[in-house]
Amino acid sequence: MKYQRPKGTADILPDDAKKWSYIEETARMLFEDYRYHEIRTPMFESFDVFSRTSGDTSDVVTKEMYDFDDKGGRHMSLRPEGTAGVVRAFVENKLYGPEHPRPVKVFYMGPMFRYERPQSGRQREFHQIGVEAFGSNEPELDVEVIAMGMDLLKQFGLSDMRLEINTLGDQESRDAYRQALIDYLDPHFDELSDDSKVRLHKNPLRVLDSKDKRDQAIVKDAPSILDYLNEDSKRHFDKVKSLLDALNIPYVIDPDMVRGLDYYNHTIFEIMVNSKVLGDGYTTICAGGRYNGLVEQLGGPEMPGIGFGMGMERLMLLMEAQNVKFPVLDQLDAYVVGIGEQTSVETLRIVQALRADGFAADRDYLDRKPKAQFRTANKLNAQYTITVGESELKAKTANVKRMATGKEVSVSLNDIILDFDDVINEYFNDDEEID
RNA sequence: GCGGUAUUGGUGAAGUGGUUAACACAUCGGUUUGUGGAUCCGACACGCGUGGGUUCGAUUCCCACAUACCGCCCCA
Repeated sequence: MKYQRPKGTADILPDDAKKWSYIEETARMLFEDYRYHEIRTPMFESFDVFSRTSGDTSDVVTKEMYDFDDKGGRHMSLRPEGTAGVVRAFVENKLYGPEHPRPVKVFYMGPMFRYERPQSGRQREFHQIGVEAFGSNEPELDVEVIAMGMDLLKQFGLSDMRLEINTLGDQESRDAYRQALIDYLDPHFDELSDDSKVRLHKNPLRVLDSKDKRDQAIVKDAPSILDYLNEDSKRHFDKVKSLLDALNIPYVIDPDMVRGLDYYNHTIFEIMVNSKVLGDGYTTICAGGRYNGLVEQLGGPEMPGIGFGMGMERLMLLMEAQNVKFPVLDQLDAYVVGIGEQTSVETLRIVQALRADGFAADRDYLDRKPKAQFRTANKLNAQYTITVGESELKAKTANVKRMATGKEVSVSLNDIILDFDDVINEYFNDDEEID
């Protein structure tokens, strides 16, 4: 094989692309209902946009960035996630200005890139659907975003979902907790896994997330972030919980939940789905949280924000695993069969007329025999065939046949071209509808 | 970045150190030549991921590389 797609990328072929479109359209409609509007930002940004926001010690920045120097010597990176670019655009285009009603609510969907080892549902080029809302620090907005994520997954027909939430508190709470955690973990330093030894000083919260069994045993008795929240942070989180209750959205509090990206604070959440396709048990399909301070970090005013991201590849896998039906519209109304070279012009005219009239129509382009053309019409599940041969051509007629019943009638070409709907109603009206 | 498994035609796959690489599906053609979904018949890998090596000879053995999948890391 001379050329193959780059490692960790995928060709989305027409059958799959239909499913992708369905997902994208469904998401668009739902987001518009929530009054979120689409924003499109570049697929690459200055490297700093991501490194500053995600955190210099995050794995994304240290080993997963698809970065390169362009011909002008600028250090660029393909976007590894959606939020940083959106925030950059928000600041650069001054969407924080008074003429934009707050909160400013946007959504995006598109490819993201991370240089890592591909696995099921994890590729180097992958796609995310995400939302961001700026300009309100009210817990009501947190809950709207969470509810919208749940709503979306429900629209996609997923079941067996679980919402997990946690809070990282504000800076003050987080700093206090960070110190408490270090104080707790330091005496156990030698017992920690090698990974966690490194984490401890770079980003101690990550130790909580360790999959290592020994680490987990130690972490089990570690102090909880929930005990280190200051008044504001606690009030915010309590409100989020009570609002979720009010909306009858069940949730689980996971005080060990952390984030791979450093910019989060206050509410963070993950929506998980129980499925084997992405590994055992519940795995995360949608994750997000609040990131007050991020706008400022990228040079904007003080402006709170919150959002989530959802992996489309994973979503597809889950939907397929749960046998979700994709409503795919792929009906061929009429297949025009031409018999003999002389008919080719007329059949082309007919398909064009049908298409102009809003029908999905096709014909043969391989100069094949009638039998083969009918076979094709049948395979494509054409509702009708319209056959034109030499004699029909002379008589200015065509044979219209309803494939499901086999009923065939001779109709004037003019009638077909002028109004095929009429022809169907006149000759096939009493037939049973078969779709 | 580390470890494991795999790689045969459009697809699913069988198979062997040495004449013609099973079988099935799909596709195309035919079954008296202007009509579908059935049956029957026929065609369909100048080649067994790529590049080296061992050998008289390799698709089959060895090495490297590529890609896929799984685990770790991390995450969507």
